[in-house]
Amino acid sequence: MTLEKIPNISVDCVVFGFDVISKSLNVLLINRRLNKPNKENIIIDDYVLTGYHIYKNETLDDAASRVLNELTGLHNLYKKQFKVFGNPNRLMNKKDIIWAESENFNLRTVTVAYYFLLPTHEVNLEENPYNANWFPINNLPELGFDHEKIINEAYEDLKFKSLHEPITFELLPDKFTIKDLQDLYESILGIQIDNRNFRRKLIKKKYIIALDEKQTGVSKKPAQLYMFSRDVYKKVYEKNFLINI
Amino acid sequence: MTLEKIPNISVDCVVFGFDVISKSLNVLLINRRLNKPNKENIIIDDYVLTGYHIYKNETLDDAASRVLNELTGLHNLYKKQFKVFGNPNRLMNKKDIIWAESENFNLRTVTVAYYFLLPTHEVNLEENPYNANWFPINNLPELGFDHEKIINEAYEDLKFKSLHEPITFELLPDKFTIKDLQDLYESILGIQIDNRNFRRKLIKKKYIIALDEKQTGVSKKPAQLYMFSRDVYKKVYEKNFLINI
DNA sequence: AAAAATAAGCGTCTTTTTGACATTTAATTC
DNA sequence: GAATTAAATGTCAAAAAGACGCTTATTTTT
Repeated sequence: MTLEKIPNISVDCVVFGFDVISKSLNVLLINRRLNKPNKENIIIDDYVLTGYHIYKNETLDDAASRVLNELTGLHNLYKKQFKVFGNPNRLMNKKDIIWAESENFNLRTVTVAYYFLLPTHEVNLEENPYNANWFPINNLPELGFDHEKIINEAYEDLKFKSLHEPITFELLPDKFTIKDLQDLYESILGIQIDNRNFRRKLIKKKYIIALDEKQTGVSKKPAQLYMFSRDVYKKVYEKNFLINI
Repeated sequence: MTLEKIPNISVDCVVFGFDVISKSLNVLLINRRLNKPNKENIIIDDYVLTGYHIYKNETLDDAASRVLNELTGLHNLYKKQFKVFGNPNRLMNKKDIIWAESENFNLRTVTVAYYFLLPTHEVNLEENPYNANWFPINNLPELGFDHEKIINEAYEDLKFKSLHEPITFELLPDKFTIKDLQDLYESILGIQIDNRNFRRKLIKKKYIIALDEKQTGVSKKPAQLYMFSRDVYKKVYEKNFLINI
């Protein structure tokens, strides 16, 4: 495979992680830092998504997966190509221009934005090559390029999708409790949900399957663990056309 | 504005139109034809979406709107940027290679695909510069490039969205009957819907507003006309978080 | 002018789902 | 073994969905 870059097309990856312990929906970001040559003054110190140019013989999906793998070491996560950002002036603020010069890239780069979903604990940040860190979606640091916009649009898409598609399970471990799922919805949507109605509704779903297993290591009544079955989900929904507008 | 093209980035437009009379969901396509030089043999004769390269100082959305306007003469239609197609081999079949040579464009072009929604009768095909024509989504002609794939993905997106977002109204005239709306859902989803339950459900919606007007020119009992209010819809749904998975 | 034809539109009954709440149960910790 | 607390189950009323039958208003035909 040729490793020649296409100069004006990139991918950017919004990595969403849900932390079951702190009940926080997070985004994985890396630090962008630039010192003035020969001086100690830091002229850029903010955070950005990971991204990279695509190679000449590479699909967009492969480019996104490659970037994600370099960041997290992981493969086969839920991946959604949700929007392209290509305004001529999307990288025209001062810091971005300086950065583009130092990194030698095209200011009119069109970036294909993806988001990935996973439980935060699946990423080992200890030996992370990019010094990546999780930030709560509601408390993001200063962001470079147009990445705040990209993250916000990804979040809006995630919010909406969480109401209609079974993507929440991608943010949870394989075995989860109904409470975990409720916490997750509350985090994503920023609302409070009645636990009794939520349980009743979700437990009834055929694709949410009770395991022969309970939580361990908790200091209260341990909760029942469940799994999500994508196969059952597909069977249930292939004939479901409930118009819900 | 500079009219210099970016050689490897384009937009393609899937134009969906609903024909209330024939109850058919259609796609607007143009003919792609190439004759062998100095001979009468037609070597390419198929159909494609309209699309074009983006200009250096143009946003992607503007490029899509420009292409659509050139095709239909229309502005301000519902527009959705739904996916990017950028596989290295997406234009690698024989006809596409021949075409790319004759038109002098880059085979590794990444195209940002949009779909537009409108009632078919809003487009005047009589004096159309591209000789565009409507084709039923379920009976498409032979398509060039990867446009069959693009159309199918647009259709899948439209299908899903029609269940959860009020986009169907974009495909109908401002004044429509409940039956029109039902016909449209049946066409999009390929299902039969009970008219009594459908009516009851839809008429109850606050954002579907009965007008002081009935159909004219019909040879049976004329139906009540309704309009859709986007403003009312927003008010109803800004606090609605019904999890529907 | 009356009858036939037909699409629009209303009604009923049952089942399922939702929304708002109260209480019981099973585990750990003191 | 009592206290604590999160998990889990239960109740009741209102709303929505699903499966049907029937009436009504208009045009067309006779």
